[in-house]
Amino acid sequence: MIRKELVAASAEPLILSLLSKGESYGYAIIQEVKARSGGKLQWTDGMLYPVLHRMESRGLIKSRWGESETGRKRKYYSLKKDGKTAMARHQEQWSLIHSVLAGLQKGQFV
Amino acid sequence: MIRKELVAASAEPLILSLLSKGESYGYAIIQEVKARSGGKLQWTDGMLYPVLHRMESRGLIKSRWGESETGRKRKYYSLKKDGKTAMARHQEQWSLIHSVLAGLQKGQFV
DNA sequence: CACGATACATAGAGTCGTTATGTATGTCAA
DNA sequence: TTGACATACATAACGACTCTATGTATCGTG
Repeated sequence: MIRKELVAASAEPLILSLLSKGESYGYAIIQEVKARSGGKLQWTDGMLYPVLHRMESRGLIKSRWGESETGRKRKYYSLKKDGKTAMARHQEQWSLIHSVLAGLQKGQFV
Repeated sequence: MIRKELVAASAEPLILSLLSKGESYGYAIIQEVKARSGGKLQWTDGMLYPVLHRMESRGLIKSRWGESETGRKRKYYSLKKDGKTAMARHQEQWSLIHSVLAGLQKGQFV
């Protein structure tokens, strides 16, 4: 089980990166994150949907209602311009923390 | 300014890694994190002290009151056994998220 | 002697994941 | 046909956590 704080910190960067490869919808995002993490990241829908709603209200992503081949309704999300900017910022910040942590483990400064 | 969620997720791993190099105290931890991040990570004491208290109550670290050369009181923290275990777990989880993110970003340019 | 740096502590407000619950449809086997 | 399971979205209550503000106290320096 991944720590709650780490889930919170990684959710938005992961969603943005996923959507940068093309539009997707909630359920599929959960499946893809699980697959890409070897089953270790198991997001719940109760966690994901509020995140998507917040990101949409902040203008990072936009949504449209669509249908699957079988006629089931889906809400497809895609990146907006601000979302791409946010994604770049996230990557910078992750790199920073990661290098500080790596430096500590090796006894080096950034 | 680093995102709040990322601060929350990185605080405990950073503190554990710092203390694994030797005991330290609140104020010095803030300074060292700032130095090691090139000034980009600026923790506040209002954020750090509760984190230290929680980590101590969970048995990850222990504290002792000491004095500086000038006689000022300091609360020195050091790693306990559980803290070393927790540090290893944090490193695993960070590596996982980092590799998933890296995989997504790499695929984005293919 | 005033000011900034050092040093620790806590309360209130706001945010976020977790867990639980609700609604609804499609697939497949007994 | 019926039951179980996967698909698909949504929200509320709860607890945990950071941020901001505030308080206390000491030390060095001009």
